[in-house]
Amino acid sequence: MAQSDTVDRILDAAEELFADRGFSETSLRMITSKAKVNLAAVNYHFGSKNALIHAVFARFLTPFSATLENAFDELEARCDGEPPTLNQTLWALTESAVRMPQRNEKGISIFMRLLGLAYTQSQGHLRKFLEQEYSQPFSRFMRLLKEATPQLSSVDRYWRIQFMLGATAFTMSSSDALRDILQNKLGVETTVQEIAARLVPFLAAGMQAEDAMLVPPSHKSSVA
Amino acid sequence: MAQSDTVDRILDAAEELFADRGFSETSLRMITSKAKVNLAAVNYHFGSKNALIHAVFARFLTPFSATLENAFDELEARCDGEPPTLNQTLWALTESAVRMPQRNEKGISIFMRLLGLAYTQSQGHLRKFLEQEYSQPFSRFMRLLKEATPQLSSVDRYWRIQFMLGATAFTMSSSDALRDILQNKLGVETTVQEIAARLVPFLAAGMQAEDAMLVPPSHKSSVA
DNA sequence: GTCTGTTTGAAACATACGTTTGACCGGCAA
DNA sequence: TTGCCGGTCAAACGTATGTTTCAAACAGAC
Repeated sequence: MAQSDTVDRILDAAEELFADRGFSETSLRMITSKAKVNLAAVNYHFGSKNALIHAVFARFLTPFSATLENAFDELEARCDGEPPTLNQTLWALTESAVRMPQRNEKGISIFMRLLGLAYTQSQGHLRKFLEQEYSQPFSRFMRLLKEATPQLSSVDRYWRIQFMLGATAFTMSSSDALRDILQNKLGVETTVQEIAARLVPFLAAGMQAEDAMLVPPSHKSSVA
Repeated sequence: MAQSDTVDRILDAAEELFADRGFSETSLRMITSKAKVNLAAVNYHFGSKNALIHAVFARFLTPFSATLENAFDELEARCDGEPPTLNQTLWALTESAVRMPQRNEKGISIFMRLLGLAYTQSQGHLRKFLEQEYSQPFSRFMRLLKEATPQLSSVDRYWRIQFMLGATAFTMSSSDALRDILQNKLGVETTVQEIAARLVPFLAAGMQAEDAMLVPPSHKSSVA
């Protein structure tokens, strides 16, 4: 199941519990009892609960950001000077995520949910930590998005990126539950890869939508 | 500023603090001291912290769902048998939200953030409460979406609705922070109405995107 | 084997939480 | 006045939290 090493057992338990219940709602005692280690081990090995949260993120995010940088390198090399298209950029990201070595079958969805929590559950220290540690691949992704959508104003692009992040984080964070519902209602099986394959066209279409109208349409109009 | 009635003062303070910090991170002592009422007043008037959370939602959601039902009635009457378009349906929703009478200038964004938190911060009791109390307008919205996108398969529509919910809940749940970032980086002021006006075309375009490709594009292809 | 630094263990610490209690106040009906 | 009753208040309750303590167990080097 897991390594018998205390540090990893704590990280495994914390990762799963945080994803299930959020950060504040998960106590160190839940974590240590699930990990079958002593309560004091968390503060001994990590220093504090906040530092444990950082470590949970770092364990996934550090190798992921390396993989992502490689994918971007390869993409830009293939494009040979031309800026990569929006589709190519989005696929580079999703493939990097999907192809990360998983600790277990829930690997991706757990981490997507954690990322979503990090964004919504506004833990100041976490936001600061992520910005400090992983600003480089994030900025690079932003630059690629900018070059792939030169027709958008900065403000439009900014908001549409937030919409993309939202759709992605939200969907992935609850993908287990959503897959179950679909299975029960329509009898359809779905993999994370298939969700991603449906998500990317949705995002690309949204990003490339006609100019946002800043006023609601008149009550009589009806755009197809 | 506010009514000097204890119940309303508690609701006002709780609403704002919940939106700023989340539910678990907001203590009754913070609420009562901000509201300048005695600590015991919350349990006296509402019974428990969870019941207070429900009351905060009910104060906004009950009139909103009435407004929304009216907007849907009016929309369907205008369409005279024809199913309303996707744009019309989405605008009926956002206009109902934007036009709700506001307690103060932060009214909408506070409540959008609360709705986002309700969805992401999976408090079991809250989910249950909202489903029990407000299932009718929700189901109606779903039916309108279905009739507005007959070209989609049930599975595609299901996932794309999740993507829309995600983009909306996520954006609105952090809209204050996002607005601040935009203000600092680009010096642009943004209202919730403007965010909604940018969000709706994004969602509509995503919903109406061409068929999802179920396989990533080959490494050489490059779709515009 | 003995020493040394690291890791675990059970217990306690101080603090914060949601909730409850019982005294107290003010208006109103009898 | 008297008695009541909805509301407020300070104080306490029991519990759970993150963190610290210090002794015991362990591992590796000499």
